[in-house]
Amino acid sequence: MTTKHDQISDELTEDVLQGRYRVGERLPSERDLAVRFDANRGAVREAMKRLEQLGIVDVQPGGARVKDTNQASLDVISHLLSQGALPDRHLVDQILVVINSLVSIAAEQLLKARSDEEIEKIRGFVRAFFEQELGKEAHSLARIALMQKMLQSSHNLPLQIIARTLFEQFVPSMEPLANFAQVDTQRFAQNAKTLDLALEKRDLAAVRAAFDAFSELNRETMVAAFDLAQSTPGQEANSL
Amino acid sequence: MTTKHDQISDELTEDVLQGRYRVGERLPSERDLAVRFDANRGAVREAMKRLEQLGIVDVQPGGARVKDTNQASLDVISHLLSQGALPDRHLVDQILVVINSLVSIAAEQLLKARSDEEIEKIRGFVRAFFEQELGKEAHSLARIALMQKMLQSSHNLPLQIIARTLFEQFVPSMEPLANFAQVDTQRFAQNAKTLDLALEKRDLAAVRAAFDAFSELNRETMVAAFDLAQSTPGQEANSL
DNA sequence: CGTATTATATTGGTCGGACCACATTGGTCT
DNA sequence: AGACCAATGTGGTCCGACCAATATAATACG
Repeated sequence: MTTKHDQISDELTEDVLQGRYRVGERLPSERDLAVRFDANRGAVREAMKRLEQLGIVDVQPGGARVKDTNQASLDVISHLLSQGALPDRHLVDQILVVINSLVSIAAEQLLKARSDEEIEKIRGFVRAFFEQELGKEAHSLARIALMQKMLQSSHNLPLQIIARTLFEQFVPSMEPLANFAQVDTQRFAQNAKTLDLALEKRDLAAVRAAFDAFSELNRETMVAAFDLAQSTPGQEANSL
Repeated sequence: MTTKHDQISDELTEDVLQGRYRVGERLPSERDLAVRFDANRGAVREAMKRLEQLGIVDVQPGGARVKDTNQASLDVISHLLSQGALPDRHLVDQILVVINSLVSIAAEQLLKARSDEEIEKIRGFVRAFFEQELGKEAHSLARIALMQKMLQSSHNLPLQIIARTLFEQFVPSMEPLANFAQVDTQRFAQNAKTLDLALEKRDLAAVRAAFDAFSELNRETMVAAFDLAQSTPGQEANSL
């Protein structure tokens, strides 16, 4: 069972993110919230701590006030994604853009580090896309694995943290779309070959271009799955 | 005055980040910590909530255990930066790489959106670097302003959040270095011209290249200032 | 002797009530 | 109407207590 203050913070977070309080407006007092949630004030207090660290409220003596969404912490993403039956399409697209770019940066750092060993390791993951016939599920896992290994190899802590944070929030929200994904393994294989070659030559620009193409294909795939899911009668809107 | 649980969480955060507890090791119990900090358990509890959301400990019935740093939240950066007299050089460099890349992504998004109005707005900030003679301080502000406007224009929420989060943690840590910065306004002006031209032509590749050059110069400047500060006898090591 | 299996102590999660300092609010006085 | 001030509300902190889950020590078993 989830803890009580987690339930409270989740509910309050949704209230705020849904815009049920205007920006700058005061939330009910901790005592009132305690009554509403049938909880002790301490529990409410811990829940508020979470909202505060999510960057969506500012709590001070005198009251807790709602902040603007673009002042929030990265962790709000998951909450923004889980609003409604399906995640917001624009947000999904924006996240994909960012993730792809981050991995691209990682690739760049990888090349600049000039570690033959690690480059070869990455190439191993790239080759998986054209050396073997991958099933739908395996293909999906391979894509994620490549990204993660790439990020690891960047040896850039902030980059890793950002990417992991985005990933952890994004992947679960995409699971309901898994059934709708139609991966063009041929094109992926093609792109992978180009990428592999670029890696072999240590050609930064080529790697960048190849990886961008690879990422773009990945993004297209997900967006297509998303659109398909959206136009398909509900059957399984929520995933709980 | 800062609140008590903030003091506690700061101190505990430093303990953990400094590696005074091994990964997986249990922290002292909340009751013990309450004694150590001469505080009530509730206050300690709120402090622990912070550590938990920083992603550096995992608290469960039975005890709170230290997690690995690369599982942390983006917000640890500021704590990592404030360790020691001067921030870690590698970390600073990594952050600069990421920030520059993020702004570059923003620029890309800006061009793809094809909003003449906003592109012109950005060009205004770019032109500031070669249309006027900027003092040291004004130049610094102009650089920051350009980045922020660029990010705004991307209309990408996750991107904005990430960049702002990094910025807010990074900028304060760099203030002690302000005196050591030596900006080559000439080269900045040169790069700005190139960038402005690329923006005018809506040439994505050119914008990317120009902006990367601009960013690289920016990064060099800061790293140089950093190295200079490090080799200079202390005078003002800490900034409190 | 080493390994399951209990019992016990410890730990976090929650509760209720209480006090303080500060912010807000509303009323009073000018 | 504006400045001032008291009453009220709010978050920050404290105390002591209970429960359920976990960890640890003691025990029984093979």
